[in-house]
Formats: sequence, structure tokens, C-alpha cells
Amino acid sequence: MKELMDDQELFALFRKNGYKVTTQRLAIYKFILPRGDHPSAEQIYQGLKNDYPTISLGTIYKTLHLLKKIGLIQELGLNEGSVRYEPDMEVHINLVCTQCGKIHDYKPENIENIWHNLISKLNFKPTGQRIDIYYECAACKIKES
Amino acid sequence: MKELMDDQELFALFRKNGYKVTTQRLAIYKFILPRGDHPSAEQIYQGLKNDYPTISLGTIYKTLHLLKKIGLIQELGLNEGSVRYEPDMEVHINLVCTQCGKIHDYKPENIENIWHNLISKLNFKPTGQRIDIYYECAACKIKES
DNA sequence: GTAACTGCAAACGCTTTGCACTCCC
DNA sequence: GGGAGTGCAAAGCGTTTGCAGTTAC
Repeated sequence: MKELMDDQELFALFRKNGYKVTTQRLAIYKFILPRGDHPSAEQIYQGLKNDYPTISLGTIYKTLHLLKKIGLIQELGLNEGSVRYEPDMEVHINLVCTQCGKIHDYKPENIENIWHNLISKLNFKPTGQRIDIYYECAACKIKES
Repeated sequence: MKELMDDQELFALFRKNGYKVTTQRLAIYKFILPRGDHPSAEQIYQGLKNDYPTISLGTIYKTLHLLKKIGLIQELGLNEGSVRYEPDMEVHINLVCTQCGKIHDYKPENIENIWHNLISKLNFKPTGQRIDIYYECAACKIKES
């Protein structure tokens, strides 16, 4: 549960992997963490530049790669241009609106068990997974009619 | 089952959607269809330019979008640069090697039933889905050691 | 003090776009 | 014949890279 990680653990995780703790890295991770909407790099930049006026997109990209490497976030490539980032590394479903691109997480009951059953026949250990469902969200349906 | 669609059905599907049947469109679709490796636009281009020396990447992209629109293929955005294309629209798992990018399809027994159970609580109808498992394939493991 | 990190700007690579020519129907 | 499709080249845009100045430790 990433939500329960305190600053000490976070700092330790950075350092264990040979990375320094910097204001920018903390700001980026803490920006993504509570958001349920899987922001893009650009959205993170827009969201942070008020509080951190000199932060740059380059730093955001570098930090996102670093966070991915130490297992804190996941990248979702979505074939509509930009990549989206999310902090939930557990098994869950991404509900993706094909019109507006909004993403919400969804965890049906027992998804952990169902998932582990489904992949029990594999003869290797997955390093991660991703489950998407595509649909048209209510707001987009209204807009069209 | 796309594999069973004959040329007549394919032509009809194009025309029903208001698109003309062209040599290039057929060549592109028939190139992707039997391949299990989910080629990128560039790979399709490389694979076709011997038989169709004047075919262009622009046409390939336009055709891929068209094929997606009429439901013949799916796009897989994979956050390592290019988008990959696959003709299997049924529920299945993509086994993605995180090192070399190779993708294989995997259909555990009963995946259709398991999937439909899993999403039975949704109050909308999905237009599609995508399930990925990330791992390191045998060939890449050997290369590393 | 020094190696790692940041910010900026330029470079990159995949994809899209515009337009004259060509081909399907 | 006419409008849709192709091929080419240029433009677009998200992302990466290089480097001088700055910061964590």
C-alpha cells in the first residue's frame, strides 16, 4: 500500500537505489499519488509550476522514469499521443473513456484471486500487469446527443 | 473469427462503412492478419515495400486508423515509442517482454467466462478491452547472463 | 568537495497533415 | 467523371538528450 509509506520510507527507497532525495522528486511523486486520474507529464507540469515555478518538463520526465524504475509508479501508453502515469501497482482495471481519455481505477471483488487463477499456468513470474476496459463515459455520451 | 472472413465479406465491410477497396488496404490488413507478433507501422512498411515499392508510411498510418475504426484491428500503445497493431479483437492476454518488446497472445481456458464475470457489475457496455502481462522472455534472460 | 541533479534548449522519432496526382466505382 | 485514396514532403508534438550551473550529502 503506497498510501501508507511515510517520508522516511520514501527517502530510504530513493537512497537504497542510489538516488538523491530532491524537492522536485518529492513534489512529483506526491502530486501523482493522491490523484485518481492518471496524469500525463504535461498535466503534472501544469499542476506543479505554480508551486515550483522553475520546474521543467525535462526534470519531470527524468523523475517519472526514476519512479518507474524503483517501482513506485506505472506507465500507461495509450496510443493517443501522451503516456499516462499512475501510482497504483496492484492488480486493478483501468476504465478508459475512448472519447475524452479520462481513466478511473476499478477493483471488482476478488480481482486478486481471479487474476492469480487466470495466470497460474504461466511458467514464469510476471513483473507487472495492466488491464484496460474501453468505453464511452456518461459525460461524453451527453455531449454527443 | 477474423481468420474465416473471405474477401467478399472483407470488401463488403469496407464498403458498408463508406470506404473504397484498394490494393494497399488489402495488403496491409493481410500482412497483419496472420502475424502473431503485433507489428508496428514501421515493421508493416518494411514488410510490404518489396511487394509494393511505392507504398508509403503515410498510407499505412491512414489505413491502420481506418482498420481500427471498422473494428478489424486494435492499437496497443506501449510507452516505448511506437504503437503496435494486432488483429485479434477477442478477449486474450498480451504477454509483453519488457526487454525486447516481443508480444505473444495467450488465451487461458475459460478466459471468456472469467472475463465476463469480472466485468458483470459494470453498468455500461465496454467497447473493447486489453490485458497485458509484463515479463522478461527466455531469450532476453539468456542474453543477460 | 564532488558527484548527481536541475533547467533550458536543441535534437529526435513517431505520427499527422496538406496537396497534387491517381485510381476505384 | 468525380470524389476518395495514395505518395511525398513538411510540419507537429511528446519525449529525450547534452550541457552549464546548482544542490544534496
